[in-house]
Amino acid sequence: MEVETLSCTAWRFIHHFGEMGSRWGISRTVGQIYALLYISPEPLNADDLAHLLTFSRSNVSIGLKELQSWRLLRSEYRAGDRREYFRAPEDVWEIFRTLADERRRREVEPTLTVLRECLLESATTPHGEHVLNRLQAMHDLISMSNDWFLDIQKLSTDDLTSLMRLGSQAQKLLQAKNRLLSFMRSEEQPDTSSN
Amino acid sequence: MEVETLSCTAWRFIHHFGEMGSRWGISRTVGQIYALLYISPEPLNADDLAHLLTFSRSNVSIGLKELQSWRLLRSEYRAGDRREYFRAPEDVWEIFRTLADERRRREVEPTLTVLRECLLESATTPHGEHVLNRLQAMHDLISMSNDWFLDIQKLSTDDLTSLMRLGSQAQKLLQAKNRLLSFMRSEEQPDTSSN
DNA sequence: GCGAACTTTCAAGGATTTTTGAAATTTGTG
DNA sequence: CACAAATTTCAAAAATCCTTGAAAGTTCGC
Repeated sequence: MEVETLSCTAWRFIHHFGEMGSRWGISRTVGQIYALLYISPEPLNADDLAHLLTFSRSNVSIGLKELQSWRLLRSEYRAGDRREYFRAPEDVWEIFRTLADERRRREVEPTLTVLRECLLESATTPHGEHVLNRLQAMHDLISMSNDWFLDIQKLSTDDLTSLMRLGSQAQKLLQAKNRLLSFMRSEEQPDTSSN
Repeated sequence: MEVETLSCTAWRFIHHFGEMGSRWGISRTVGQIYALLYISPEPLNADDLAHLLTFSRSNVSIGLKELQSWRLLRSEYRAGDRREYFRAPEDVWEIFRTLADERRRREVEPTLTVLRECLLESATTPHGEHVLNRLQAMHDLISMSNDWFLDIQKLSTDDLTSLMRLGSQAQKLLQAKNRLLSFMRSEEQPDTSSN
């Protein structure tokens, strides 16, 4: 049997994620539905969601459809029950990875396309040339971040967390590697550089 | 003398960023104002913006106020002209860093606060315990990302780009470092490990 | 301190987005 | 195939967010 009401803590969390969702291009309803699915110990059907969150059935249906388009739901059926039961993936990292990748596909890729198309134009005035330089700079930043994300996304959760824990220390490691390489090169060819 | 109209390319870019802004919790107007300031070779005043984008003067005023609250504008005055002229910072990376940091302060920090307050409650049921476990997992992810960002943010643009170019390769570098360290330890104390 | 040049505020109107109940559609079962 | 159970669609109502002109507020030079 399902729980009939939400605990105070659960409600606080759900409410906050509804608000956050609305600042991130996801409607309040969708944010709340996902927050509830995220904390629920067992999968819920659309009626459960409508009842617990006091939304209309159709609103829940629209919200679930949207969440599915973000690939954020798992669903299953139960014996002797024709209703579909939904849940969020167990692993929070997986959820965030999916979310980030979907935003990348929906927003970053189209933005890169627009920038690239704009950059095909050639400048006829100094003013126009400045505009193209600015677009190029933005293109380079977004393109690089996009590539970086695609690369990073391949890592397992464990590798990703160890890399994040390293943080800016990685920079020092990189410098150390470069020093080591140039040292090894100078050992091989002691006369190449007069430094 | 100011340019009277926007080129086709400029308009395309501005329009696209207005749309993107509206998907990211920034209104269309604010997105367009910032896009125009970003590509403009010279600073613009509020009247220029209202005229070029065909917004009302008051709408521009509200938009500029919002952009200032995001710390995204530089402003200056000209001799013999009492109007304030605005521009975006030259460096795109600086712009994105500021944007990310402001979102972190406005959205991530409050979310961590809510999660921490929820986690102070103690579970009285198995159901409640599951909820707390889920909140803890989300807290840990967000907290770690937040720390990572604060750490990364200190890097110069050059260091940051070289780190991004390294991407997931950094992971291999990290593993190499660990192997090197454990090798050096085993050299010091050959009998500690039987491996 | 006055007036002109700018800027901001505000309440009203407009536009867009959300939410809903009712109707239509789909799906599984006998 | 016909039904009942569940889901989705849709047009309208509700809520929210944007935009504006007019009025109030600031700031500067005289």
